Amino acid sequence: MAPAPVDAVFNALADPTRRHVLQALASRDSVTATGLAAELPISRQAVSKHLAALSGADLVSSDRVGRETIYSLRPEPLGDAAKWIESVGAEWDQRLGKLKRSLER
Amino acid sequence: MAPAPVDAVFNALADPTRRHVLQALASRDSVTATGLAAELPISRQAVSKHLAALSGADLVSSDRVGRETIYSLRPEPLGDAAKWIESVGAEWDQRLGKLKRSLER
DNA sequence: GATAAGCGCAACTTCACGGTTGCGTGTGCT
DNA sequence: AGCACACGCAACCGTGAAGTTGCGCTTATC
Repeated sequence: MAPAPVDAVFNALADPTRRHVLQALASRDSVTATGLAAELPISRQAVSKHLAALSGADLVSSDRVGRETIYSLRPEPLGDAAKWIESVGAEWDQRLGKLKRSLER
Repeated sequence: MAPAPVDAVFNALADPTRRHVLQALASRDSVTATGLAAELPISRQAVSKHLAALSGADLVSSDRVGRETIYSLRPEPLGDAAKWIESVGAEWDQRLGKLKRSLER
């Protein structure tokens, strides 16, 4: 499997429903499409698509058990996204530091 | 101005071009629409729209100086996004810890 | 074996988004 | 005054994403 490009991760995080799914998954450790659809205002198919998107970003792993498919969280790619954000902030802070130092002189 | 809902931030981060703009901005401290358009394969108007989106997420601040508009980075909302990500990871780790402890017993 | 649950696939609709083009306006330079 | 630059606004287009519905398959339950 491709190493979950940061692009797919941010794309997955862009959708409110998908974020909701991730939060649910963080506190529930496993979930099914129909289970989620029950607590969401959308159809099972829609949920399924979202789960597919999350799976594409490697944020979720699917496991078929009998007639149901169990999804569970896979938090590692979140680290990549966080790292990207941090890198932008870090570079900015560094530049800020330089400016400050030059002003103090 | 509304306190930059996390939704707008993630939405802004979802676009590769917008991420590029943010990175450029992190290392350059100010930029104009036409300036950016020169180094991107898209028109000035497109860049302008992206900057508007970033501005809507409170990720950049615009300042009109003479006949040009200067945009600069505003990293604070990035913190909110990072915090969201971290919260999901944290809850997950906590649950993992519980599971581990119960297994050790 | 029949029925129901849970899922995947595919077609279709809708709509927001990224992009372009054209035009008008303010600002600066000569 | 005249020209060129940088911008904003608005209209328009094409595509992809989110959602629905319908159908068929497998897996359980009775």
